Amino acid sequence: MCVDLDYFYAQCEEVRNPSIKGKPVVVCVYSGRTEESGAVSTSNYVARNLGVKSGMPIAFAKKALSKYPEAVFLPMDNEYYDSISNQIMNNLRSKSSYFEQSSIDEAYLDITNESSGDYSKAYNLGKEIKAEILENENLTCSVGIGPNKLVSKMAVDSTKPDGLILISPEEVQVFLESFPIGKLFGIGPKTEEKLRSLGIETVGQLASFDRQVLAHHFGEKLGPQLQDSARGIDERPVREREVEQFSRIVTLKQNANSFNFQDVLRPLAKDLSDKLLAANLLCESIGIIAITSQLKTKTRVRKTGSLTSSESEILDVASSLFQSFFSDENLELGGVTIRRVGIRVASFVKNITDSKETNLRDFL
DNA sequence: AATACCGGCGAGT
DNA sequence: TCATACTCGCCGGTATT
Repeated sequence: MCVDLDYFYAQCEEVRNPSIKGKPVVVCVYSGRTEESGAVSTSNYVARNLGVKSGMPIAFAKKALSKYPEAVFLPMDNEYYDSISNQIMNNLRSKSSYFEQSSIDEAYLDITNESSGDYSKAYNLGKEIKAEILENENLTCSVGIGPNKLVSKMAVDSTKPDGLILISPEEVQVFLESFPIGKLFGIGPKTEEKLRSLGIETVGQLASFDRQVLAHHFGEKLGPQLQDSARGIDERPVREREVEQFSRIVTLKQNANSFNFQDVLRPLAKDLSDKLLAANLLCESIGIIAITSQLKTKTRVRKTGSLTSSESEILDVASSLFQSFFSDENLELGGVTIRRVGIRVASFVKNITDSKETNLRDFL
């Protein structure tokens, strides 16, 4: 079962302030560059039907809604969305023995045991979950049920918003085959173009295409995996996975070919350090992210050799990486202008140094 | 020749 | 012109063993 909270951030805002229901609601990430610069995070269906889509520049959304003075533009309130998400996810987690939260507003439940493999029982459980989320949080969601994650995800996407749909194993082929190729989960604009150039336009055509040719064009892993998806085959287990990395990134006030490392990077390093401490983790890999004025992403990483969660160490490594990044880029003729910069930490190890290991040390 | 690491890219919310 | 902030996964190249 895939549970997907409908137009999540915008719906949270409707719950907080019901008077905006029925108006176009646009939740924005303001970059701080100018008054209005930034991107649309999400919007409610009223706004979507007027052409406002996730990822579009805020200025475009304003233009699209210029005839609707009642339109509401709101900044993201992550803490608020997190708290609602956590409430719901903790409840969902208790519903099945195997649970996986795949994003702030989406989760998979392997309810094979709970339903004894009976799809009609699964369907009823879906109904209950929808009713419960509505009751507890006053939020609508959509539920897709199928034999695996891929099918449940395709199912839920097809029924949004406020939907409930069941695709039984016998129905999978017919359900999937007529989708245009770009609608298959995992196929974005680039892959869609490549597939179309091979004459593949529907999921059904991908399902019966020459597997070797796909492997040749997309790689030995990705090619077969794309075809498996098209065939409704997906063996990925429903399991909560450990977070493997996290990052913080900001937009610079203006594009530049350098910036003040201390001022810009320290808050990022602090956030990452706080998060590592809160999760009781140490990282042994620190990296930087630079997004150029042409919106190309460039990265550098350093395996530090030591385990750390310290703000100053993260800051030092990141600064040093940016230093060499800019000198690298200068060698390659002219250098680059940078729009956004960030820091990433990865390669985590659980920190046993403070609580448990004190005992161990005492013991030794 | 296998494995590790790096940087880029693609996809998703 | 207008273009956020994340996370995860794969690919291909190069370095290491």
